[in-house]
Amino acid sequence: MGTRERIIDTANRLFYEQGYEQTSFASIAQAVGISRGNFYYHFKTKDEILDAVIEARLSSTREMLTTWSDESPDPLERVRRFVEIVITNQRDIENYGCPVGTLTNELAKLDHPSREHAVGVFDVFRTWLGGQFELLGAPDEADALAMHVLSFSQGVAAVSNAFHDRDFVEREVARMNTWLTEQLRQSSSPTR
Amino acid sequence: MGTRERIIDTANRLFYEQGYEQTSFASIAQAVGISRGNFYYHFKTKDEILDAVIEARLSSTREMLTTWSDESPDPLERVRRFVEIVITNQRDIENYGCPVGTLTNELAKLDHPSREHAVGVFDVFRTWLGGQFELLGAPDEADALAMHVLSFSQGVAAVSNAFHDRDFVEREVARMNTWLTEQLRQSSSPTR
DNA sequence: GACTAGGTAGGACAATCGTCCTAGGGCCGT
DNA sequence: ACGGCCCTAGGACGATTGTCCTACCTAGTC
Repeated sequence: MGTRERIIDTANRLFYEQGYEQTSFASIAQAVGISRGNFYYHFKTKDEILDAVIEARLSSTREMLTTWSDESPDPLERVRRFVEIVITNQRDIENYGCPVGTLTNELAKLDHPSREHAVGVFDVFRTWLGGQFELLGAPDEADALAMHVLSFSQGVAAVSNAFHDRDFVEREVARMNTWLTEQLRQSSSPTR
Repeated sequence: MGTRERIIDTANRLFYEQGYEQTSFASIAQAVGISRGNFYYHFKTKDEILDAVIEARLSSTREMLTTWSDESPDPLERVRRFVEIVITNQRDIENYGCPVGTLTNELAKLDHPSREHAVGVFDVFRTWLGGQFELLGAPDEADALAMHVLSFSQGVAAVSNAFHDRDFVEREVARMNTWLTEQLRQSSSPTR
């Protein structure tokens, strides 16, 4: 793996664990094991690294969702897999929160020009989730359902980060899974 | 209002709008209209201001909830009032997110000793919401319901901050309000 | 063996950070 | 009029920030 990729990879992790503003050039360079001068050869400004990290998150997210689509034939199973992210990544979320939500919010507070770029990761999830709900026979409310699931994951991540309560996370996931079942029962077979 | 109170008030606002780490001594002093030296007379370290701000948030939150309890005789109405915070404070949330959740998460990323202190604000809401659900005849699941409502508000705040979508917020509030109604119908009158 | 180009190292730069110190201003009781 | 005390102003401090510059090293080509 080339130096540039190693920088992006390390910055990605540090931005998540410490926040963007709190992570300095020096700390990234030290973590990668290169000098600050070499660093400057690859990225001129901190914003350049940020955009590269966001781009990396965008493509890795798209790749993950494509894998999910390949592995699970049932759209409902795919959505459940998204819902259960808060369990899969429980340890990281307890320590650092949701990578997407926390970065987006930090950039909003900084009034940073790359905020919308970061929101793009949310958009990838939103579009993908909406696609699943369309496949499940709810074309009219697909986007609204996608937003609701997105909101669920953000809420659970924030509360999990605050309280470190694993029972809470599992309760909420179970609640969301039963909600999904009955929601789609209503949508796909309109009884009225 | 004395200088100390004005400092806390300004720091409270700036911590919310810009984040704790990003807000400097100098910027607070400038916003208050005093010199940095005078600042140091009132607060020795930045952590001292943070703790004072958290303490102010704790007491103002408690005061708000007490007012709600006084104004609304029906516990369900009180909970709805909490749910609708995401509409009441819509503009701020779109720009800066939830004050409680974003500060807690930032302190978590900084591994800051005052993180648990900040979580205390969550605890105030949690306990109050739990109390309302107990009054509504759901003693066993009161805390779980409180956590669920807390999670709702965090999720809506995060997504609202990312997308600035007011229709989404109103949809989610409506959804939560109907959920509250049917949830309590089940709890208070067990049909089985 | 000379030359070029991509990559690396280390330090300089001004600005800003949190922290701390000292001098002075304004009001008090006497 | 005077001494004492709460409050304020302004600057000094070492460290760190993002940014930038220059010298060097190594590999490959003629």
